[in-house]
Amino acid sequence: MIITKAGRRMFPAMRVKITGLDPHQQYYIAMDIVPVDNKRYRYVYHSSKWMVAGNADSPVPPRVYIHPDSLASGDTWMRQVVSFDKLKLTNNELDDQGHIILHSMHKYQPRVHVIRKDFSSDLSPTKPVPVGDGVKTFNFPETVFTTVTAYQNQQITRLKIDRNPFAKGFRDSGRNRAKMNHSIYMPSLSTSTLEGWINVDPLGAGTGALVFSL
Amino acid sequence: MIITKAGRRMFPAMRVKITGLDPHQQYYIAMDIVPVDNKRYRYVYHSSKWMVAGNADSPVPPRVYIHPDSLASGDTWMRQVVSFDKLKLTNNELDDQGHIILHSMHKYQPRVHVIRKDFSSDLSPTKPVPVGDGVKTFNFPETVFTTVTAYQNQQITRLKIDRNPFAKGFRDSGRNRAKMNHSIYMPSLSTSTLEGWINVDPLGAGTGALVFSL
DNA sequence: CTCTTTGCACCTAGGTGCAAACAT
DNA sequence: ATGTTTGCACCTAGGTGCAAAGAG
Repeated sequence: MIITKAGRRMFPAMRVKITGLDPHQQYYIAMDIVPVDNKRYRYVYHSSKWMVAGNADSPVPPRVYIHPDSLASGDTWMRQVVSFDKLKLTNNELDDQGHIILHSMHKYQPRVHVIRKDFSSDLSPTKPVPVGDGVKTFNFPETVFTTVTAYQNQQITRLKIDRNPFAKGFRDSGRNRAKMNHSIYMPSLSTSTLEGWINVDPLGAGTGALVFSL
Repeated sequence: MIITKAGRRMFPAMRVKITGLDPHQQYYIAMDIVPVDNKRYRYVYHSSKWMVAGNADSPVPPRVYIHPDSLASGDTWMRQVVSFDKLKLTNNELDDQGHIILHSMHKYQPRVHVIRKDFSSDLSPTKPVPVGDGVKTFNFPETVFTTVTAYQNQQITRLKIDRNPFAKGFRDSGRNRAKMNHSIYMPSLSTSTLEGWINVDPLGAGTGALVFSL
């Protein structure tokens, strides 16, 4: 995933469907992103693989993205697909925009938290999510990704350009029709992408589901 | 103020500064728009005046714009200028976008409501704002305006084009430099504008203030 | 050398008044 | 004759990857 100083969105965005909530209870939904391991990576082009390249950089201030629809009732959350498309990633450790701070060239796991209102006294964008009875945390291992400041392989670039509406100008039908003669389109590209991730629902064909009860 | 079927913003937007709240109490801030009288108007061009042209059209479904920052603490509300720039007006009585429904060629008064959370059980975008101890309502008579589907005089058009960033394309330095030779700029235009209104703060020079305690 | 930053062309998304067409 | 709707050129605002420059 691209990270910049100013902050860059994730693409595709994490989207979840939630069931099992108490319709009349109030909840926060939040997301944070934790390191997968204690390593730093580099991309080896000739083998098309991410290789360990030393230990992780020193930890960065923890940040939590509180979904902008918070606070809302279980009923409200369950009626919609909850999308985290406005969340932004930055590599600026001094960020004051409330973005999630990550190191480049590291592996990360996004997490979704469902937080019952009466347990949320400590909830803050700049503090770790509290743990306890009123908080449920969900990992989707298929959403692990590697951070970069520039794409390391053409398959990922291809995927982003083909799927992200904001990158339409780079599609083959666009301005680069002639210049793009060296890149090969790989329609079957799936979860085995070298750079990391596939979202819960990259193609809109289905969504991850959180099923639980508090 | 222009109203359309799809919904059109007010410009300038209503902006208020609020003081006197309990910092730790939770409040909704809301806006609605009520008829000034029971009349329908027409604009008489040769006398540059709005004239009564019969009785008002039959009432429309009441709508309330709940400020998107709701629910928030008194502390949060008092730290910012509360802007209603995302509110939209429509003349579509069957509107399902949650916009405020008004009749064209009528006079209206915007109202701002401060609603204590523990009194807000009945608060809804499609129901009248409740009245009682936990609700304070404020009128700014200088914000009365007349609704139209097309501007009736050039002074108002001028004001909108000069002040609204989205209308920059119609400014004299824009494409109409040559065509605009018949319109005269009136810099001293103020609350006596023929079409209605001047906002609390059309020029950014100061803001209306709500001072009270609940 | 590897990685990051910067300015930018190219998009999406949506807020303007205008002029012509439409409705009554 | 009067008021409304529609399509549109022209904006604001901001999300893309790219290529060149910068940093170590």
